[in-house]
Amino acid sequence: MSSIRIATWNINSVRLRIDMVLRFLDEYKPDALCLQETKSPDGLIPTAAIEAAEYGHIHKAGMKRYNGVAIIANRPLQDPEIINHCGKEDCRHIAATLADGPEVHSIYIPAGGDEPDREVNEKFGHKLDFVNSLADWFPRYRKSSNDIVAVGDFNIAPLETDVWSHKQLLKVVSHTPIEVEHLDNMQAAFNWQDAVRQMIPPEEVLFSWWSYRSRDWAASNRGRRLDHIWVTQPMGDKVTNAEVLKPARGWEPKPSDHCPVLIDVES
DNA sequence: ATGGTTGGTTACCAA
Repeated sequence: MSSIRIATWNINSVRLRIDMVLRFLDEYKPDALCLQETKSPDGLIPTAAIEAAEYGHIHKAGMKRYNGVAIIANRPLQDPEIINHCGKEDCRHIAATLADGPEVHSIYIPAGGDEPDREVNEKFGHKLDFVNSLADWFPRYRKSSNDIVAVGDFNIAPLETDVWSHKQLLKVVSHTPIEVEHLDNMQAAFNWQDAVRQMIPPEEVLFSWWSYRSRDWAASNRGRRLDHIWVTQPMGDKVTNAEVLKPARGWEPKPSDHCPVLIDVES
């Protein structure tokens, strides 16, 4: 039985952390790695090093300073697309089909600023609108009976066990009821299965991100699960493994504040 | 209540 491995990682600058990308590819050998926050114009992404690591197939949408998504694969990526939402070309959503495999989407949902009120914080409104746009996009342009994987930094931790304190984060952007409601609606609109929570029970506390703003991220352990892997239903039953690679949060010399998340799927 | 750190870029903005 052969298997496909798909990973996602908010890398927080692909140029600064290209060595960590190569380390991840070497140690975990995903068939496709989806990156977010590459923070690099397309021409400046160090593709030569990635290609030398035998990941010769790269689809990317990058811009100066902000955002940026990529898909790195060890086999051809067919029908590459860049998808825009909310009338912006801000490099948050790309897709391509892995040869003899599923269609893969790398998504970076806006963080949403500090104030969870769209009347006073337009970034929060943009976040909610972006999730709504994704909820509309998939049923409009795709069939949920096809093999499709949507991964990325969704910037929302939906479950009580996805945050270090449900009570203390109810009014903190990423875990407010309105955001969770929007994400739940997007999930239901295409019958997405949360592949990670399917393998790691919802009762279990699980984080994929720890802020830089703490003296000792591991000791304080105030994390959130912001990074997700969703699959369509025919695929859901074939997921055999899901992992959040917490050790990468401590990778020297300068870790990303997110760790990689991966799944294995029978193919 | 507040401040804490990081990356890209180069005066702060976004996270």
